[in-house]
Amino acid sequence: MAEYGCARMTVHKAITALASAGLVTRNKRAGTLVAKPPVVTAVLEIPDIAALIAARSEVYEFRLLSREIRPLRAEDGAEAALAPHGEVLALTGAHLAGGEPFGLESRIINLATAPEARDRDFTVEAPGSWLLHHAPWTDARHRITAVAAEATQARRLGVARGGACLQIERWTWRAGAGVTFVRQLFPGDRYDLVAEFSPPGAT
Amino acid sequence: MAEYGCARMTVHKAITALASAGLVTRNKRAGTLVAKPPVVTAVLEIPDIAALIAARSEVYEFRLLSREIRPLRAEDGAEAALAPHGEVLALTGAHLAGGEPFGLESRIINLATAPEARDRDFTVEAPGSWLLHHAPWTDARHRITAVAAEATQARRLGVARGGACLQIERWTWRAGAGVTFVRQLFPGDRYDLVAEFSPPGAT
DNA sequence: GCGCATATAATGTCTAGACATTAATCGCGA
DNA sequence: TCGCGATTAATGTCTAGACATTATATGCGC
Repeated sequence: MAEYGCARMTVHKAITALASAGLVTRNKRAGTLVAKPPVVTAVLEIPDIAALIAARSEVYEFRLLSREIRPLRAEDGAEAALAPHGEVLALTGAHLAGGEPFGLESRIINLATAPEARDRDFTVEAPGSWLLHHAPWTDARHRITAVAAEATQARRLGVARGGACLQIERWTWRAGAGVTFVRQLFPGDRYDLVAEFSPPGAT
Repeated sequence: MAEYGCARMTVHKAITALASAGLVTRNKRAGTLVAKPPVVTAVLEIPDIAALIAARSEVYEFRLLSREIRPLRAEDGAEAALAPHGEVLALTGAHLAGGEPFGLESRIINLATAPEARDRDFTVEAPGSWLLHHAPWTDARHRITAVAAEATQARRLGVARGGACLQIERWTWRAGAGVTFVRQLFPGDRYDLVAEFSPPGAT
């Protein structure tokens, strides 16, 4: 306040912005210190696939490959983080751009959290878009890895078996209850993720 | 203010938080509206590789593969975003975890922005860690893709040729001037990125 | 009807003061 | 020296008012 001749509120807002960017850490009584390890963070935008393809001025299409209502199995592994038990809607489908395969997805929807999904027809509408508008989430976790396409996947995507694909796994929760788990697979040459980072105050 | 009986500043702060989370858009005169496409964003942490490996309680090691000072070539393509011209330090190296290859990196350091890098010995110290502490950046851009390992890369990483790898490209700038461009390659089964998202106010 | 100056309604930002919260520190007694 | 309560120094949050900024809306003259 003395150095810049401004009010405490103004200094507070500025420092709060620095803290939210991870540049400083604030501790009561101890004061505000420059953060030790400047962890590199970036804001990642995971786009809606339909919107992404529309932006490339190509025709988007979703094709449902399988649909099943079943209890959540313990051996579902990663999917089990969704809910301890209960019925789920398991879907697999393909995203097409201009008639060509663009990506595959395998999804589990928790029917306890999103019961309306049970009677929904996902043969042409992508479940991701529907969920986005009808079962909003409050928390999400993403895992991004590179995997080799398995035989079936490779055939459906029109790539060589073992071809490098970007795999995005996403778990979403609403108020602590699992909503959906999705595993998406994109051929490496057809999709990439871009993340930007600029600290606050940068113009 | 009328609805919650509080001051304008308080409402402003709350709405600012919503806006920064992308839930609403603010327009002067037009007012604040619920954001149309709830773009899925997540905060991605790009860890320091040495710290990441240390966290797995394995021994980290960096091995320099090549070092060259040369003018930035126009045909550098993606790298050219760094600076229009001028000398760069081009490095390639390998990250090892417990003696085993963990990842490869190919890096360009802009000597106009980070001149101290010229005389620095990177044979054992990873340039990424050094830059993090000596040439801080203010803006960064990341691109995440899945690629197939080329013959040389596959040999150095100890994976099959054509094996799926996660490729991270990062451009960093300080006050508009390019600092470094790095392309990192990790075998898909040895590395993944995790991104979390919780909107403000979630406890 | 069109173009332009003006009004207006929203956001953006700051001030000065008040009170709340919390964790480190100090001081005192055992 | 140890333990514990009181103090204090920092952050956290809110208020009520002021002025700045800017895109839209309005009204007027041609």
